[in-house]
Formats: sequence, C-alpha cells, structure tokens
Amino acid sequence: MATIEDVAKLTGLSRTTISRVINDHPYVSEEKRKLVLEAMEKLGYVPNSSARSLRNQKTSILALFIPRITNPFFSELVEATEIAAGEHGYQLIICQTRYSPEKELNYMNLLKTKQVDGVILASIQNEWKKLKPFLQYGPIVLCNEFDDCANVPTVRLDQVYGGYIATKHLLERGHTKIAYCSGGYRSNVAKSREIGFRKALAEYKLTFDERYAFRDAFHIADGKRVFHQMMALSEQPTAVFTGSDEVAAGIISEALRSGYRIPEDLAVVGFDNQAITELTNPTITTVHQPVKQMAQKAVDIIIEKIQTKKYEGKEIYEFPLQLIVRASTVGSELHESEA
Amino acid sequence: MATIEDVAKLTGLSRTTISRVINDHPYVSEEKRKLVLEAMEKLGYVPNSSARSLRNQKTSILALFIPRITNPFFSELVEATEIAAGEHGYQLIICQTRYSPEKELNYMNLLKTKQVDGVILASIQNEWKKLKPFLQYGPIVLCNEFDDCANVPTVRLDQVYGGYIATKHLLERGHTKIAYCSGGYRSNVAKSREIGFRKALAEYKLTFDERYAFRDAFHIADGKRVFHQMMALSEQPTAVFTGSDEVAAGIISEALRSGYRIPEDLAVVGFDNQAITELTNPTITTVHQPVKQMAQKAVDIIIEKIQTKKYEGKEIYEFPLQLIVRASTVGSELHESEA
DNA sequence: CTGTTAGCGCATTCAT
DNA sequence: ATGAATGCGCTAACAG
Repeated sequence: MATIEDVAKLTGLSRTTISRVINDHPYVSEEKRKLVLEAMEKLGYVPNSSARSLRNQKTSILALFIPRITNPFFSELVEATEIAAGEHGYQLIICQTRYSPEKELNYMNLLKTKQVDGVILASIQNEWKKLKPFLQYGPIVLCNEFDDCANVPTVRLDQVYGGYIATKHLLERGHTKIAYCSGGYRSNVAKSREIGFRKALAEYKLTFDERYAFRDAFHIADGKRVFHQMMALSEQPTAVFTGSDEVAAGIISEALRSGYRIPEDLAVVGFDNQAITELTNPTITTVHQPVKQMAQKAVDIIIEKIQTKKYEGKEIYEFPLQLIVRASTVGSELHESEA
Repeated sequence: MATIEDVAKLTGLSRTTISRVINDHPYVSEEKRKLVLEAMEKLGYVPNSSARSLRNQKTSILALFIPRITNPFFSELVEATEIAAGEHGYQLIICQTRYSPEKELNYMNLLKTKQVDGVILASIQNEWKKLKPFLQYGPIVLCNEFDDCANVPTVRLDQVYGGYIATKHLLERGHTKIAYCSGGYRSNVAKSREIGFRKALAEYKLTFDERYAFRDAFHIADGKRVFHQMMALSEQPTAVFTGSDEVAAGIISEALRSGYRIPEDLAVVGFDNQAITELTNPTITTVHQPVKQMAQKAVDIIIEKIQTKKYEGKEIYEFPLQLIVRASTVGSELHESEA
C-alpha cells in the first residue's frame, strides 16, 4: 500500500507538497502538480482514511438512527439520507435501535469515540437528558422524531396537522365513531397526531373515546389484530385513523376477509403514502410525508453544525403534510387529493 | 477530549499499561487495572477510533452494496446484515449503487482508502475484472448476486431451483401459456431463474416464447405496465412468473382493475415472500428466500477473511428456496406450502 | 508485571 | 513556491 512518503520519493519532492496537491492547496506550481498526479496514478496511491481522520479530527461519516429499516417509512428516509450525505462527500452508518434504549445509548458512543462526525436521530428511545451529554462530542440533529426538551436542531413534519386533516376528512364524511390507532407510546410523533385527532373531534363536538384507542400498532399483523379488537366492541367504530399504511392495510385485509365492506362498513385512513396504498383494493386514503425534503434538510444542517462546531441551540424546521384521498374512505365516488 | 495520555498522567502509569487494560491484555495487576478503570471513568475517557484504526490498520466497518434500499428485499438484507455485523462489533456503511456502474466503482474506493475492512456485494453493476483489482485492498464477498468469474466467497440462493419450482407449480395447474417477467438483464440471479423457468417448461415439452418475456420489471408500476403489454398480445398468457412480489402485486392490482379474475383469468406467482403477499386480495403465491441466513453467513465469512487476510479463492455457500402457495395461483381451493 | 521508544499516514506550522 | 519538523492518539516491540 503506497503512502504519501512513496509519492514523495518517486517525485523527489517533500511529503508536504504531495499533501498540498491532495488537498488542492494553492502555491503549488502547475509543473510539480502534474508530476505528483502522475506519480500518484503510477503508484495507485490513495490517501489513507484513518490517517486523515486522525489528523483532521473528522471522519466524513454520519450515523442515522432508526428503529428498523424494514419499516418502509424508514427505508425511504435512509435512501434519501444516504443520497444527501453522499452529495456532501459523507458516508452513512445505519444504526437500528430496534426500539431499545440500551442499543440507542450504545450506538451513541460512535459519536464519543469519534467514529462519526454527527448523529441524526430519526427515532428517540431515551429521555433527552440521557442523550444530551453526547452533545459535547459532536452534533445531534433530530429528524422526524422530536423532543421538546432537546436543545438541538430539529427537522420535522407538522404531525398535529396530519392527525387533524386525516380525522377531519372522516368527520366530513359523516363519521362520529372513529377509532384511533397509532404506534408507540413514547413517540412525540404519535402524540402529536393524537392531538390533531382530538382537535378535529372537538371541532365536531365529539369527545375522545379511550375504548377506541389502540396505541400499540406498528405492523400489518397489528392491524389485523386491531381490526378484531374493534369489531369485538359493543359499539363498533365506523371509521379508523391509523399511524401507518401498513397497519391500515392489515385492517383492510382482515376486514375484507371477514366480509366487511371498505369503506361502507369501515372507513380507513393510513399514514405515509407508501406504495401499498395503491395496491390494495380499495386503495388507501393516507397522509403524504415529504421524507426526501426532510432528510435533505437534516443532512444540510448537520453538516453546517459540523463545520461551525456549534452544536447546541434549538432550531425547528417544519414541513407540511398532505392528505391523499383514495378509495378506503370515499368508496367508488369521485375522489381527489386535498391540500 | 481525554486521551490515553491523560489517563496515564492521572494514574501515574504509562500509556502502555492503559492500553493494556483497554485491550484486555493479560499481565496487568488487578490493582492497577482497577485504578485505570476508575481514572477512565472519571475522565470520561474513551479510545479514539481513528487513532486505533490507523494503528491497527482496521476500522471495524463493513460496506454493503445494494441497488436501492427501498426495495423490500434489500431492506430485509440490510436489516439482517446490520444485526449480524453488530454482533461481531462491526458497523455497517450503506452503499446504494442505484444500478450505476460508476457509483459502484466509486464506492469501491472505500476499500482502497481503508475506510472499511471489507465489502459485501449484494448486487453487481460491473464486470468482475473491473472489481477484482480492489481485492488487493481487502476482502470482497458476494451475497445474493454472483458472478461465475469471481474468485471470492459467494453466499447465494439456488435461483435456478426457485425459477423451476415456481414455474412447475404453474405447469402442474395446467397452464401452458406462461409469461416470464424479471428485473435486470445483467443480473445472474435473474438469469438463473430464467434457466429454471426454461427447465420446467422443457419438462412439459414447452418452448420458451420470447413474446411472453419481459425482462425490465422492477417495481409496482412495471407490473402494471407489463399486465397491459401481456393483454395486448394476440395470444394472452394464462399465467405469469415474476421476479418480485412488488411486480406481481402490480400485475394483480391492474388485472383486477381491468375486470380480470385472479387466478381464473391469470395466475400470478411472485418472488421474495414479502409482507404484501398476504395483504393483497388474492394473496400471492411466491418463493421464500432465507435472507437472514444468507446475510449472517456473508458476515461470518467476510470477518473470517478479514482475520486471515486471505481474500482470493472461490467458495460457494448456497441456501435453498421454498415455494409458498397462496391464492393468486390456486383460487379458493385448499392451498398449502410445498417444499 | 510495567515502562520506553518508535511509528501507523497525514496535514500543518514555521521556516526559507 | 517548497521543505523540515512536529504531533494527531494509539499499540507493539523490546527492555527490564
């Protein structure tokens, strides 16, 4: 493995000069620059990343924390984040916390040991006070998930509004018995949606009914289970708000299998606008989340923080959500997207 | 940021001794070991990763190459690989080639610059001769995708068998006009499945009909398009083999929308056994791929190669595939899994 | 069992 | 415009 020293010897120049051309410094004559470039090519020389990292105190690697990547929402987030990071010359390390506070804390050591230059948290498993101490080692940016206590940049979506427009849509279609279905008690994303859900109910003089609340639904199987739980109630809901398209799809699948009609017997609204919303029959009304924009912004910000070395300070960047009306709420009538 | 030197000073010991306790060396008295541990705790000391990487010529990072992570098959592969890597104390860098040979080659420099200890290729965008030179910098293991020319360990699935059993299933149900639908001309995975497909046809004295072949189907939208292309043929196929559940779902979705019955008018078999196969109506007959086992094996092998520093040499590890029969091929009759 | 010394590969003073 | 010297933080001979 050729080192900078080898290039220096071959060209008869000093390591300093080689380093200068590697880093595009000025004050290197065009003549010698060419000479060096040729020698590097000839030797197949490439700077050693570890050495540069040590010397520059910088790895050009970001860590992205997610619960699990097989959740399509997070897949999309990872895809967009990886691309955005790449555009800035950064690599991306994936950290699947699998909803475990311990795993999350453990991964945070990547920042402490300087294996990464910054951390993007797309989900949060610990109280902020447990995470905060790591701020002394590098920037942390919240993306998607958020925490009111956190004094760091936060890129998020207006989840209150998301819960609101989805619920209002159901209310406008005449539903009064609307079930609420979400994933994660700890998640502020879920809590915000519930606030929007309640706000919409309140506007229609309806109160939140705890019997209609299911806060442990993450996957398709959970949706299937929740469907049966709902139908076992004395007063069955006629509509259900869900926190993910997967859960919505699970509910719909099981409902159809049980002989229910969607949306006539049960209207369903999902969240995320995943590909499956156009595959199921009926297609699924959902809320679109601008994941790519969010990811791009989070990367831009964390790279700025890395450069300025100013890690603390709350900044909120919020992107809007959009209701996408499909057949799971409006049957065969004409349906259109609403803002 | 505390360094090893700080710990040495605080304890009055040498850096060597500190290093010894960090690395669990023998020959450190229990007394001093305690002393050091306390000092490290007090200073919040943690070894600097870059320095260790430089000194040890080892980063404890692996790179995983995939086309794009939003393909559920690759999401699952990433999930399993990240977990397996973590169990060995390795981090995982995601490299999305997006089907671009240039991007792939560019990411390969991670190996050359020693930013990663090894590369797992789950997809291949270049001829092996372009990739092979990187072997001098570290191990490359093929996982899922493969290349007959490649003289490196390969962990793969028996795709010929996969294509065979799926097709045979359709033949056994009386179909003779079976369309073939896959993604990727370059992919040996796709080519192998086609071999299996042809083999099954041959056993039934049928010949492969190029008019029924669609080799550019990756996503849901492609499935929708292919459905219409098939139905525009003078002699419409009565069954279709697809290379992914997403494509199968796209075909089914569009078929139902066009008033076709599945499987009566068109039997469809998918590939991957993704979650959507149980969501659509009808559910999708598919081929299960043991992704977790494959990922686990690939990680085990690459770590062994990193340790032994022997990178060249072909070794093939092959896992079996399994047909999962569902409603998209057998209608409402009793269906069961076959081996 | 412990310390001294050297060096991994690079970028940056500070000279000239 | 170029080079010599220094050190980023750590581990591994080699002594003792």
